[in-house]
Amino acid sequence: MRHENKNRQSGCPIAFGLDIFGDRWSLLVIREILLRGKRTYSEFLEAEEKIATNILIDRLKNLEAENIVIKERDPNNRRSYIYTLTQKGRDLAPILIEIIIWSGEYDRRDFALKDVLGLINANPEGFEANLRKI
Amino acid sequence: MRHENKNRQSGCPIAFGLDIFGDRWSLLVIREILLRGKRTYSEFLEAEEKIATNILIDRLKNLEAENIVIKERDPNNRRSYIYTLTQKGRDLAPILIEIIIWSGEYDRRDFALKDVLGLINANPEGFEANLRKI
DNA sequence: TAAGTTAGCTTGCATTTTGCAATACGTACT
DNA sequence: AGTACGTATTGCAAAATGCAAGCTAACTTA
Repeated sequence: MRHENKNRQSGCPIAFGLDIFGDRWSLLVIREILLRGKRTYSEFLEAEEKIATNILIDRLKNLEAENIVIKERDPNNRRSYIYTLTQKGRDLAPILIEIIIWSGEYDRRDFALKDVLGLINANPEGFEANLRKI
Repeated sequence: MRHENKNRQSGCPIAFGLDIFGDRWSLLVIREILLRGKRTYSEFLEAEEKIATNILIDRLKNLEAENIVIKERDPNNRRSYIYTLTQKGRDLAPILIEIIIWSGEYDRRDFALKDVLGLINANPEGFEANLRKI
C-alpha cells in the first residue's frame, strides 16, 4: 500500500494534493476515467502507458480510500467492477486541463498528440463544462 | 538520477507532464520559488516538508535539465547559487493554483492553511498575474 | 592565519516503491 | 467439465527514497 500514513502533515495545500495524487500513475487513472470514459480495471490496463497490475490495483485502492473514485459491481457482469469518479474526483479536471495546456505548450515531440489541446483552445469553458458533467 | 530515459513516450500531454513533475517533490520545489520567493538550495532545505539533501539536488538537476529552472552563481556570495524559474517553470503556476483550489476544497484538517486560497478567491486574475510576473 | 561556519553537495546504507512475470480465484460461457 | 474472462495476489529484482554522515570551497571571526 502506498503512503498511507506518510502524508507530510504540513498544512500546505500543494503538499496535501501531492500526498494524494503526486505520483506517476494516479492522475493517469483519473485521465482514463475522466477523459476517455474508461471504467473497469481491465480497461485501465489497456492504456498505452502499460501500468502494471499490482500498481494499478494499489492506485485504485488509494483513490477509493481517498473518496476520489467509487467501486461498484457491474450490474451486467458479476465478475466486473465499475469505477466512477466522485465529485472530489471530477473536481480534479481543472488540474488535468492545466497539465494538458502546459504540456501542449512545451512538448515538442513530433508524435505528441495535440488534439485535446485544440479542443480546449477552441472553447475552454465548454471543454471543462463537458468534463465536469460526466 | 530520476526517470532520465524512463519517459513513457505515449504522446499524451498528461503523461508528458507527469514524466517531468509527477513525483512528490518537484512541484514543492517549484512552490518554494514561485509562491514563497525562495531561491537557493539551503532555502529549499528549510521548507517545512523536510526534503532530503540528495533528493533535493536530484530534483534541482532534473528541473534544470528540463529547462524549468536556471542555476546561476550568486553575484554577492560566491559559494551560493541562485535558482530561478524559466518561462516554462513560471507557466506551471496555473497547475499549482488548481491544486491549491482543489485542496482548499477537500482538505478538512483543522490546521490546514487556507490563506492562499482566500487570496485566490478574492481576486483570481490578480493572483495569477502576480505569480506570473515574478 | 588558524579555526570555525556557511553553502552546496556526495556517499553509504537501510527501507520502500516500482516493474515484471507468474499465479490464483471467482464468475461466466459452451 | 473445461475454457476464458476479470480481478486481483505473490515473488523477486531493480530503482527510488530517506536518513545520517562526510566532504570541499568560500567566507568569517579570533
